[in-house]
Amino acid sequence: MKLAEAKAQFIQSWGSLGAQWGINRTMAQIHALLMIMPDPLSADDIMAELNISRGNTNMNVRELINWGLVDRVLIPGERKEYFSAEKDIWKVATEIARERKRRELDPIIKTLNQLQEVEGDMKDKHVKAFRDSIQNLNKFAHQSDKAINSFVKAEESWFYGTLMKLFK
Amino acid sequence: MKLAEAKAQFIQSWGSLGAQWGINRTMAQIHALLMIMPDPLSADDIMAELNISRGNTNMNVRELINWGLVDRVLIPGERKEYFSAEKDIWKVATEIARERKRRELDPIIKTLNQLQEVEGDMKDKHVKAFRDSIQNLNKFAHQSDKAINSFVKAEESWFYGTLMKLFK
DNA sequence: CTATTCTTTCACTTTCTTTTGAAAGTTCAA
DNA sequence: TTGAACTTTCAAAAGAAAGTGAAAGAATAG
Repeated sequence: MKLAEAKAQFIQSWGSLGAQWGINRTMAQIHALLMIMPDPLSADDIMAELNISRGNTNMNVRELINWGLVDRVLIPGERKEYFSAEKDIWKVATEIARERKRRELDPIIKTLNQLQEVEGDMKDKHVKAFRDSIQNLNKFAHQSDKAINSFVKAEESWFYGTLMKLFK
Repeated sequence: MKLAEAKAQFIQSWGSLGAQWGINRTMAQIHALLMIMPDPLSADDIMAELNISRGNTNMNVRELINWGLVDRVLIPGERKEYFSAEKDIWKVATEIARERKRRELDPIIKTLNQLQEVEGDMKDKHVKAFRDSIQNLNKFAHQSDKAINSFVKAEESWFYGTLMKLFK
């Protein structure tokens, strides 16, 4: 397989993977592109490679920066901004975990806590079923929270970081 | 908070959580509804509770059954089909993990394996960057695969199952 | 200061997903 | 075999999400 072909296939696969994860396709594609390029790219490079508009490029690059997956790079003597992606996939995974936890798990925990305060007689089986479900979910959510925190911290701390390297 | 209100809020939260996960909102809502109901519901019950059409109900219930998250329940002497959801959230989590692995991770591993065979001179930095990225991703994908398998198996095997209960 | 180069915004368009509901299909008791 | 009760399908409509590109906004070199 030729490089150009392989690149195209990788970008398209990564794109559809992103789509299944509620991440928009273009955003995932830009990320894929930046991951496999040895040097940073400008907005124009990205537009040209992926055949997308300037506005779209800008929006999605900005979003990737918010996620902490892409960095702005300034090349001395150049007016343009360039962009590069984190290439260590473990870092990518922890960034994503951190971000999704913040956006999804934290709010659901908040909601579940509120919902535990539902009024009603525990002898009513509807009330009982509801409370039981919420309580289980809440317990599970807290476990997940802990698990994700350990995973995210593993990268950051020297000790776990070193330990992790054994697995990579 | 009254039960009806709490129920409505839970269903709507679970629905938007699902949406962020690339699962369609109605499907997540039906799942939420069935989780908190003490007894199985019929298609008509679901339609009435969520204000959705018959077709929509049918499609999404079927999909939930495919995922293994909902079961058809036959009530003796009744013509209608009833539906109930798995209420043990750990089982739900492992079912989802299993299903997503099958749909997402397995194909990406297949693709990555193919892409490793890209031709080209390793002295070309584009080729080198590409191969390095793919190799890292592949390593990561295999690690994830193992991790998910252990998680999924934990529920199934008696030994891990018992161990897991300590955490619940 | 101002011309140039680059970035951001946003109203509009296009594309993709979901939902609807009527019609067709199935099942089964009588 | 009939018809009542229930389920499934599917084409069309509605709705949501993503993408475009021109115009406005910044930043900087000269």
